[in-house]
Amino acid sequence: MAKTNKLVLIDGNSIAYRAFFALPLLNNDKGIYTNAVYGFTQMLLKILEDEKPTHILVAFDAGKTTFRHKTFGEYKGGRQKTPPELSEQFPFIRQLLDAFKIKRYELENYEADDIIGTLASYAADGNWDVKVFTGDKDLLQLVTPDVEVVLTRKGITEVEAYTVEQVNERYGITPHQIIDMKGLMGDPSDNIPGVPGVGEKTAIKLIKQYGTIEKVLDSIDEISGAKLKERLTENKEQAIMSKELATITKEAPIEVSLEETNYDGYETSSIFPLFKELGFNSLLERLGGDEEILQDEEKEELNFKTVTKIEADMLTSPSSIIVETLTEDYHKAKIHGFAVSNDAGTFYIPSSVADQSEEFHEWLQDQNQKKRMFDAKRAHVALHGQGIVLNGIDFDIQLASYLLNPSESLDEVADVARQYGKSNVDVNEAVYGKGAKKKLPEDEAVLAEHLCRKAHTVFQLSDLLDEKLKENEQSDLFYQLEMPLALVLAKMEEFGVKVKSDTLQKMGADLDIQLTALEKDIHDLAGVSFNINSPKQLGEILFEKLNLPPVKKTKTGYSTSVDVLEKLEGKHEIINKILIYRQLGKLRSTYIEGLLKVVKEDTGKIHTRFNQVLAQTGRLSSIDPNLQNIPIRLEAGRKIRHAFVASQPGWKILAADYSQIELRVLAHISQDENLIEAFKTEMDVHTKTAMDVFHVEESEVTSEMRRHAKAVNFGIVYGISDYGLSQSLGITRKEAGEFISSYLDSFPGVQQYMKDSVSEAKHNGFVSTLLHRRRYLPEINSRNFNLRSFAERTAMNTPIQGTAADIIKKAMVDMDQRLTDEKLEAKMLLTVHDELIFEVPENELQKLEEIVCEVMESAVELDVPLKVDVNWGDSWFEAK
DNA sequence: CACGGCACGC
DNA sequence: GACGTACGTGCCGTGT
Repeated sequence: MAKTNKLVLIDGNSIAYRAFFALPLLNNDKGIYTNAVYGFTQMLLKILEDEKPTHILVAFDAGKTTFRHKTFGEYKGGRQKTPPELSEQFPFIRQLLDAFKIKRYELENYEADDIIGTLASYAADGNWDVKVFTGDKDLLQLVTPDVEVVLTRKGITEVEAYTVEQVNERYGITPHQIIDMKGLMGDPSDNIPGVPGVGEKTAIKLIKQYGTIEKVLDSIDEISGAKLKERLTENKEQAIMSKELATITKEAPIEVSLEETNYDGYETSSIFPLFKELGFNSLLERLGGDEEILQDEEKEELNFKTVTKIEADMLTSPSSIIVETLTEDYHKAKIHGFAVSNDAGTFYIPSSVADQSEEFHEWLQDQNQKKRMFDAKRAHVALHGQGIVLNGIDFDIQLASYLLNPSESLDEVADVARQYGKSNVDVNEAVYGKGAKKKLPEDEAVLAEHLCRKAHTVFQLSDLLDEKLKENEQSDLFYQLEMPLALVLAKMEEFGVKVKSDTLQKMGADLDIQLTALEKDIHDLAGVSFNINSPKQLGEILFEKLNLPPVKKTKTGYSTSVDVLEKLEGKHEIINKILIYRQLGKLRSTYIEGLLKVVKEDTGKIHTRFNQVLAQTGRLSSIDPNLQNIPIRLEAGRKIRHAFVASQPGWKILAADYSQIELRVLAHISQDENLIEAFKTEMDVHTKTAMDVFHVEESEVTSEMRRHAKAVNFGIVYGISDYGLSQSLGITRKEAGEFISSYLDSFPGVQQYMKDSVSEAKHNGFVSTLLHRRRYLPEINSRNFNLRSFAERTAMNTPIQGTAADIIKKAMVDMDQRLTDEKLEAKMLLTVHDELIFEVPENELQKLEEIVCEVMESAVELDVPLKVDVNWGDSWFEAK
């Protein structure tokens, strides 16, 4: 029988606490902390959406003392004071609930638990479904067939619902026995004493056996263990009292009836103003806040002119220039219009006008006409597609903004504008729509204004951001490195890389055959046909049909990842075949089919896009296709590289990669003598690490020791945790932790660097690289262990990875210059983090090899040498 | 169309 | 003592 009423009871204090600690200390534009309110709101919206309650109430604790203090004066004693950053948010949470028209209630002398317990008991007449939301496990005692308790798990909106069965499954006892368990084990957070020496395990064992505390105490004689017996005897009364303290009352004298919790939903009109005040723009949008509300401030009037004929005085220097493209992939993007802004005014130049104007094209190509832009690389490539070379790029506010703070989103002009307090430009989505419905506005005047607003904003922000770069001592990084690099990347993207489609197709056909055979074998072994690519179906086959032991679970079911399957190898023939199927399937879908899809038909080339403003460490990323994850580790995958060749007959592919660049950087910035020595004497760094970590001579280093040492080095470079290291080596977390401390003992300079880097982050709020790249780490002071630890590892790792990124970027800019200076025909094609790939005519091979080594090795001067390995051949495969 | 699971590189 | 643990991109399957 479906029940008529659905009652949701929320433990307000608990959820607020939870939200506060789960989120970084956000504040709105007026400096009011809002993270708890924000998290609370998210939770509330989710509950309303998921549960659709007919009745709802949020209970709060009232005052400092409760009836429990009469029983035990020190109840909740020693508890840390609520941080003021949280306290000040409670009034907003109350306002929020009022805006949502949700009943809230608190009662002198009682805790939120008691209000919830009492109301839940009111609703026990069989007509009610009750759900209690809290972060406090104590409330599990309220679970009955009618009452579910939903505990927050991690983050804000991830929760776990407990029914009677689930309580039993988790603790092995019934919900009302929770209080007996608590009575025995106590609760340090509430200062409930319990019985000293009895923890969760013992408590559960005893309660399972005897049922209640009282029965346990009656049967002390038969309990085994002299010490336990003694403790129980001595603390009888304390145990009974603890149980009393832990018991939630169902008879609090509340003055609220079930009827009063009736809920008819909310009206956005009362919620939007509050969201606006708090700065909850994403939530506003989620609730369908319309544009007027989203853009609360009237955009200031902008004077601009739509140009029908280009006049000389419109194109002065400096100017900002918008080259508008709508398609994400700018290689094939159409240009829908231009806008220019400068001291003379702001002008919309329709494509039709621009196309006809020789003068405009000349201006675009004029090196001396300084241009301020947003994402100049996109414009450069798009114009290149029209046969126009864009010159004179002077300032890119997207790049500048990335250097000032790489963690901000920077997809469009409006993002940067918002960050620097300008709200005079619309987001693209508001003008063009999104997804399948994305299109130019019907009215060209709308487009004109949008582009002009962008142009105007870019022009204004350039000066401001230039100033900020100076303050941060990032002007060199910007003007000498990232700006020129953008142009180098544009040229690489435009030039593209030749890929032999027929080679890929042949490999694809081979894979098809192997995959078909594997699929048949797997289905035969399973005894049933199913989709091997579906983790869900595969999980059911392996762990239910074939009864293999499930090693790990994911949120949605059994995990079937490689490490799980590897543990099952040998238990069933099917496993190995699945592993091979996965490996080959990945090759086929991502690398064969994926690459074939993006080969340009007429030229046989692929044109990736490098994202220069995304990675938090300063690295580049690559999309469409991603050329930075082409297989190399396993032979079958490495063969893909056969398809990457030079674009002209007789030319070669040359690859130059930095050897151990991150560890060399670490040696330099940490000034660890041991590590510096290792590189100065050209030792194998992993072997050296193994010698020091395991305290053995070079000749005694086994391959296993070297493998472990290599993983530790890997961990240092990538900032992984003891957990991460344990996963990659298949050892326990404790062992991994020991490796790490042993490593740090052997390299005291590194240890000191790690400490310094964290305190630098705490002190400045950011860490930086050799060339002054920054990464802010606001969570370094978080009280949330997780967030803080992550920030600490990031503080140690980012200067290493980021400096390595600085170096290779510098090498690219220098290399581009050298190729021009030396009048070489060779082309730089790609970069893969620590590697540069070129195509080169045979007669330039020797010269290029020389130059590449020289340029890369001297990109910056470190206290250890930089070493570069160069290889070449007919394809990327041979250049190894 | 968004999300989760998985896998590739550095 | 929990928490959920390098950064990216892209594929597939699943559920809305």
